[in-house]
Amino acid sequence: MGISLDLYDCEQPMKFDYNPETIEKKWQNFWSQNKTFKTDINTNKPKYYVLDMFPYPSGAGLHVGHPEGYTATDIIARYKTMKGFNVLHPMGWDAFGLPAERAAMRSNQHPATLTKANISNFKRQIQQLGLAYDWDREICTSDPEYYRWTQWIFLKLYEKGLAYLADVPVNWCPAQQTVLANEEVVDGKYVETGDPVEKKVMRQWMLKITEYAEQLLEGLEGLDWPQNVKDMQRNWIGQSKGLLIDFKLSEAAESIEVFTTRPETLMGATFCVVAPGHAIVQHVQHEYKALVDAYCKKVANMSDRDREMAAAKEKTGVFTGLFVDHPLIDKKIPIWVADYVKLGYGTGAVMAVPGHDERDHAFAEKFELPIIEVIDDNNHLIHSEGYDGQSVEDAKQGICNSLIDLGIAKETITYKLRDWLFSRQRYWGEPFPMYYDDQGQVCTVSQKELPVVLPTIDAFKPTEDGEPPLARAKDWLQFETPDGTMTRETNTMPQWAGSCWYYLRYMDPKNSDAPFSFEAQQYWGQVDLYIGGLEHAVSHLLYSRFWHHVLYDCGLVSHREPFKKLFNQGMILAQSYRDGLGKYYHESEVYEKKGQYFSKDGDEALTTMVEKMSKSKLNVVNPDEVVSSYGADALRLYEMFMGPLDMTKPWQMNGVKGVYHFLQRVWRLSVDVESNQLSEDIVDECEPSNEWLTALHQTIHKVTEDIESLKFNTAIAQMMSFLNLCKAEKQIPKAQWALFIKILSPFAPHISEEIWAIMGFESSISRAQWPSALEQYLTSAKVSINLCINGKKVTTLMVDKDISYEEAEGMFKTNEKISSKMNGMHIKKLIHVPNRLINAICIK
RNA sequence: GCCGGGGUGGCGAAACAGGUAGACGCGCCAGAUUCAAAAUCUGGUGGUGGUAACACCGUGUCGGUUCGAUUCCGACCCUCGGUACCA
Repeated sequence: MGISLDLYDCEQPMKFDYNPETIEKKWQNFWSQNKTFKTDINTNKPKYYVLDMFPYPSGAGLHVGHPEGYTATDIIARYKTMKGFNVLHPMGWDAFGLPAERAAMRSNQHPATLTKANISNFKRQIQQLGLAYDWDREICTSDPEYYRWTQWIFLKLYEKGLAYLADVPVNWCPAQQTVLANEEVVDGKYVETGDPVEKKVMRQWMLKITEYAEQLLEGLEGLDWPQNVKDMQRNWIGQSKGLLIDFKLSEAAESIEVFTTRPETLMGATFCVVAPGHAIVQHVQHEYKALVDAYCKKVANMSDRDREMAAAKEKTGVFTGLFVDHPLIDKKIPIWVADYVKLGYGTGAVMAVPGHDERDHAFAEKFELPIIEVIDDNNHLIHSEGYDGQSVEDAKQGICNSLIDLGIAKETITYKLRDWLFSRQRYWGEPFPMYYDDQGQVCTVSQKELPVVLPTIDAFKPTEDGEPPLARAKDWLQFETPDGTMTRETNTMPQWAGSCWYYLRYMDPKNSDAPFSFEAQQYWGQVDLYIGGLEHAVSHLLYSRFWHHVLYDCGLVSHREPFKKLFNQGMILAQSYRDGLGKYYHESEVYEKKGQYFSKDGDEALTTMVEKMSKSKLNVVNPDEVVSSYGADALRLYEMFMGPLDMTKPWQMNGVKGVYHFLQRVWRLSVDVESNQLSEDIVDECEPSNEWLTALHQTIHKVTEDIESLKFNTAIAQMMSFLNLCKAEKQIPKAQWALFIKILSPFAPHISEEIWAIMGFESSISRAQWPSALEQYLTSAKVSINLCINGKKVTTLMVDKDISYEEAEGMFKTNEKISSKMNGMHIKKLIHVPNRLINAICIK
């Protein structure tokens, strides 16, 4: 044994060469044993709260897209710590959700068991990336100690009248035996499985998010969020200001109320359209009744999506036989019922102005209804008796006023936003803290009795009579009180519930008296930086803002908005390979020949695409394989080096080599690979070249700036350039080299810790102070300027900074290269852009 | 359709406030080292022409503003993401 070991050593002369596997394990253990990243309230330091959108721990594990955002926040967390901030940087699990429940149904294991296994895999994968999380603050939404407070907040919502029961048509998926959210249904199918979805009226818990529409809209103003996300939320809330106008039925006392944003087009209204199901439909008589009823019935059976798709292609509708009187002129207007008008928006009725509304226009053309233009090209009214010639603005005012004076109209604001359907007929979610008495009246579980723990049941599927799975828990379902037999709510909350407030729990995760203490909340305040994917631009970010606003109104939090700055990381794409039949091949099943890819099994030519990573496309890149070949530091570095954080970028395994190489060279420059001691070239005393010192300080400066603006790719490029420059130095002063290792450390913490230790520093580099660049090296005395003739660069010159126009002119005229290009031309005009260029306009 | 990104070498990408492209990395080529290969190191590398100095062309397309445009303006094409009759 001894002999072979010696032999081994002989064959591996560089036995202390860069070895990420050993040093990364070493430092991960060190951090966890020393609780290096543990945070507590410390009023002596400014706080900084940097948050990742916590993951849903799926069975598939992490892919290479997850660490992108995690690395970015980690760099910020480590950087801010070194800058003297008290940093909160937590991680947890959004653990309730349908996939675990479906897996449970298939394998007949408890979802909690599966979730636990998934979490431990996720945690292992995340921990091997060396992220500076305070794991003592780890939370899990499916933990009763967590969802106890989710239930508690729900009770707050209920107390404030923001939660109510309603019979609403919902997306019922027979195959899954469950109700789906709108965002889960595409083309009448469940997005996850493709199972068909139909409409079914059910009793559901709803949250009155519409009551906060105005506030949620206003709150966006002051947020440092990407413009597009704000726009998307504004669109979703969909505020529109307009007029409600009564149109009286010609032959009955009733009237219909329509909503319009363009009252100035009133004279162009040639018909009205009501949504199927509108109350006025009851007044339809005689020969029209059967047709209208049949139409309404047909539409009611369609899913929202199908209905929209169909209506977008071709307008459908039927005449009701009813007429209304035009409110201002002597004219009868027919009422039609059509599915392009929706019951849930406005009043479910519109005055159709085919001259100025595309949808109305298409409808009018199809059914040969009159089309009147009432506004000309100059934005003045025509064909509008009494208002002809007025500007749109004036006419709008005038028409509004006269309708309001007549008492048949009022100004109003409507929202596209609808109340939030908040219950699911599923097992794996938070039980509602609600029950019903024997009269069917709703009762709340008292706060002391929380949590209502999810009961254990025999199968995770609905009961035979279509009740939610929780109805299977017979012993749990009912309980006796002096007032009689009580029956618990069997719906559970949607997955969004837990993620609505998790960022608050991180502030005080162990609190057993409250979701979080007021003090903790007051100290940590808003999330200073929140990084996650764009897919949550509306849903999660709007729902959690809503809850936060409510908590604010309850006096539980001191800021109205939870997330001060938001940043969306771009998606990471990967190359996929497909044959003529559309069958996908894994990278390991293909080979490359002259830039063309072929399948190994049949030598078939394959087409390649760069697309979203997905299991079905066999192009998912697992971070584990990257870590095992190149180490976590290289993975982190590559994730950040690929390109700008917010862009979608293709994954290229070869690219990892480049950053690995960089780390290796940093290592070899720092460490004597024979002895594992500090390299002999890193010395206490020496005089580095001025170029080197300048580059060092410029690097410190650039890296600092780039971290602040989340431009990690160029920060890394700068460090690489600096390293390239180090080759020219025979010796490097230790004190200065330490500065470089410090600025590298947020990006590549393991190697930096190891080199730091080898340099003889005793405490973790994460506790070191961030260096600042010396001003004297940031400004140089010489600059290079271009000399141009007629806008074309002729030569580049190094000159003193800030030379005068006269000096520049002289320099230009005496320059040999310039003279040789003049060919008898003379200078008409000379442009001198200080420190940039001198350009002469020359003519013959 | 609408809204928002994005089109720059063989590839991922740089370029401050308009200042005269392609930083950094991958790949490729050549050399060193090696019995050889891998690894490593050194140099080169936008295209076309030329031994070369050099010349011309080059940031999706067409046009405009400017001494000067990847950057500003207008029209269009392609691509990715979001969204969907919102009255």
